[in-house]
Amino acid sequence: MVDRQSYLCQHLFVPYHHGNLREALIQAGVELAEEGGPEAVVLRAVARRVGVSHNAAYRHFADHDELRRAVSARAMGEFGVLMVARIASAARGRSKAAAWARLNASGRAYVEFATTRPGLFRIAFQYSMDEVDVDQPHPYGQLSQRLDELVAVGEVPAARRADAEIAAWSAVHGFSMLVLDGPLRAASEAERAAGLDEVLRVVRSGI
Amino acid sequence: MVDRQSYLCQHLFVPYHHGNLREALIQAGVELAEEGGPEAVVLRAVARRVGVSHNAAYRHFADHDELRRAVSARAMGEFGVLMVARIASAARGRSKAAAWARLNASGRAYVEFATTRPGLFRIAFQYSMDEVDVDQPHPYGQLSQRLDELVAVGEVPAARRADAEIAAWSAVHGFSMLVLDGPLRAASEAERAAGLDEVLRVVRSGI
DNA sequence: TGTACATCAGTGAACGCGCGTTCACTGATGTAC
DNA sequence: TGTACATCAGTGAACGCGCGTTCACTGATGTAC
Repeated sequence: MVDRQSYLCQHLFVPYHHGNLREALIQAGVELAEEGGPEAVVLRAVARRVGVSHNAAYRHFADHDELRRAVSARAMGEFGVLMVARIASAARGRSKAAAWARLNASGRAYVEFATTRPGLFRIAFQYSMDEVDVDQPHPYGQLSQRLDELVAVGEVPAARRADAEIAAWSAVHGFSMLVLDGPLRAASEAERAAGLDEVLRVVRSGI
Repeated sequence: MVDRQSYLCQHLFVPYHHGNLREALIQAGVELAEEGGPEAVVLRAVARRVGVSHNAAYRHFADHDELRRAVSARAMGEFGVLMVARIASAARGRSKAAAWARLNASGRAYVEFATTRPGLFRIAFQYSMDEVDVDQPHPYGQLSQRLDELVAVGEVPAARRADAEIAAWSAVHGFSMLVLDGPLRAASEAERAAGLDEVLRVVRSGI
């Protein structure tokens, strides 16, 4: 269940009083962020989309900023959900190969989320990690677990773990940004794929 | 010479007619971006800072967007200038060690610019690479030349050059973003330095 | 089960703000004679 | 060298806009009796 009776439940009229307006507003904010980036998450626009007067939002959020933070947290949550799904379907088991496959999958999922849902990716990072959806997997946590596995399996020296995490993350985050805003924006799908392969190869050989 | 007689040349009154207002506006835009990020580069605020009526800007820029693009190009130019300076003072000569030292220096300069002048870093990337200050060194170009050197010196296989460039850039760009917006925001100077060392080490060993 | 009432989620009008942009203007500059 | 004038860089007032926020309100909900 997502909203004010599923946010006018795709045109079912719900006249009054909490079909869970808070959820509906967050969901609408997520959609606006996807369509127009973080700046599009405007209090009045969010209320408009749900079909509610803009003051209604003040029953559920102290102000505009609180609403944006809630949307940011939700975006981070969806990011985490995608990563978990991709990792789960990549490999099972405790073999070295499986651990590497899962690290690779998490890197690819990272780039996938950034490039297919750039508005959410941006707003998720706008409030850094301040706001987090409790009980939802966090992308950072997922990456961190992959490195724990690699240490457990003897593929990464424990002493190097912390820095390896930073290096791995830098690489996939940077690659994502280069595709979104940088010189890879104009690159073909094939070029991007090759670039990502190389980035992952460098990370693997380096850590 | 930077502006409308050096933008009211630090309080010297220049009453009328071009002390190079265009330059003054760009310079003021750069300062605003440094202080408040890309969103702070507001047409009226820029004119206000120069001490000129806001309509005056329309003599030099078609609209707000053109002004912002000019500021973005200037920011990219200053980014390039810093990189050139750091590379030049890192190492000379055609040895393998010197080529690596220059690549390292360009990576460090990249992170230095991003973290010490985040507002400029952000606005530079906001307009991607569309706008470029002609005759000013471009950060991408600098990195590219470092890889050319490494190929020339036999340290990087020519076939791997293009992808190596992407990997190197992803790493330093991502690390910068992690420091600005990510989990390294709260890290100490020492932790950041260690992280950057590791990132550069991974890049070097990977390419 | 039926009524009285407190609660509180939503409404609609209004506010003040800063923005980008347009308009008719003014007056300094620099050229032609 | 001195004057007449076209140019055009800058002014100041005004516009319409969407924004965040506040206000007094309304009316559905759910509880107490």
